Amino acid sequence: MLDIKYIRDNLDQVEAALATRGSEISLEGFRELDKRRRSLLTESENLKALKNSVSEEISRVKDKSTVKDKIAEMKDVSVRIKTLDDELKVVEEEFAAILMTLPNLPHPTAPIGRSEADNMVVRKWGTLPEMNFEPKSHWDIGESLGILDFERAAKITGARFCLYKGAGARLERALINFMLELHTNEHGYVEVLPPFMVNRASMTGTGQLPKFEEDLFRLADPDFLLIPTAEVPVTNIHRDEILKKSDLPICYAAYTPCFRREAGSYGKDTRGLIRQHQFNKVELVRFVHPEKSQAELENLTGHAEKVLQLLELPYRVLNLCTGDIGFSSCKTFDLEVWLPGQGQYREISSCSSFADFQARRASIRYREEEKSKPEFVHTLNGSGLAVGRTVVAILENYQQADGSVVIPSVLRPYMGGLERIEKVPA
RNA sequence: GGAGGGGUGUCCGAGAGGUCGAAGGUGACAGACUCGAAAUCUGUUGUGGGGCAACUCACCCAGGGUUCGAAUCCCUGCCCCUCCGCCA
Repeated sequence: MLDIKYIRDNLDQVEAALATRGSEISLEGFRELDKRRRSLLTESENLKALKNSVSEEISRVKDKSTVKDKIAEMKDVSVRIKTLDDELKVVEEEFAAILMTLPNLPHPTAPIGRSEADNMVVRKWGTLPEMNFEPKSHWDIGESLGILDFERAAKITGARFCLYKGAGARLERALINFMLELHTNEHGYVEVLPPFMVNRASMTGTGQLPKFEEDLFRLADPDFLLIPTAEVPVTNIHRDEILKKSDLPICYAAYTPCFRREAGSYGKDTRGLIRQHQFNKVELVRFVHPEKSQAELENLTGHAEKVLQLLELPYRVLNLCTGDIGFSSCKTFDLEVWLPGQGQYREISSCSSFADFQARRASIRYREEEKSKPEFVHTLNGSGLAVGRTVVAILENYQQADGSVVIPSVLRPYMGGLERIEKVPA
């Protein structure tokens, strides 16, 4: 959520900044409702002040029969207040509806552009593997090794699910453990294991609601939603809290499965693990002092990169352009890993700074001084990494001519020393 | 799922239709005393909205209702605790 006062005072600049995201957003409705809201508020509050003072007078009188006319008058005032408040409620709901659907303002260092074609390559790491054979896709590798079974997953549930088996299941688990150990031991994160379903307030706090409900899986009875990313439960850990300045930065690493409807992506990445309704992810979340958020974004991105470096997977870092950054984000670095089977780089991590956008929605604050007014923290998060896509990258980059896949050396301790996945005779 | 008991300020805890934004204690901060500290004493100490300001409005889990007036009464929901059942 954006700062109401800031929008009010900088209407044109805000409109211009939002326009760089690609869709024209008029703030005329905002301006109108804001005016209306404030005038109703003043009117109602003046009547309330009157009611309060007269009611106090009444309370001091012993013989109520002498103030009959005042009581009657206040009864009338109460009715008028109620009418005004009802009207105000409608206006505020409309106002909030606008406010909650305005995306964050892009950071000045986010390149201006319309689509992913305008994203800026910041750096590249690693060398692309040289193969003297035609690299296979991970689904072919996984199926022929008997470690990924998409057909049976479709039987069990439906499209965009996968059944991992044997060394495949173990590889997934090894990666989760490896990533969590790295971030907790080397990068200073506290491990958390949050609920995988959340309420609407949490989804609203991080920005998934009200705008993106169609991307979420919803439970029928309690009105809970399956998390599309650990960002939601983990950022909401501190919703409606005032944090101690000395506790910042607060850093959490969380493994969770993620559930996404993938509405609107029909026909995209229909094969393989790239786009699934359920996938595992290790997520990094940081609550930081507002002045530090830019530097913290570099830190966070570095932590995600470290995973790829240790796995020796070649990747590049993109500074996403204004047209491509997410709704709540003001700046995002995407990590894209090289996939020989596809002959292209694909997103494996997205590291974002939200500035105070989520903190304002979720009311997450700190005090600069012991006695000073609470101020909003800045929140950041990034995948460290998407586990399923990491499996994809390992299968495709470490594939051998004979169809086997070598396990990256840092993972072997997590795989019981296994060095290579080979076909198990059926 | 059944039966009870609760949700008040940093925390504990009073309150029970009017003078309550809320007693008392505790914690924190400032000052006095002290060479310094402890103890003691004094003062300050919630959040959000509107207003240039004086000031004002709202908030005692949340949302409705009754009333001139509600933390206090009524309804609904959420959460916590105890017992029974069920269950990993």
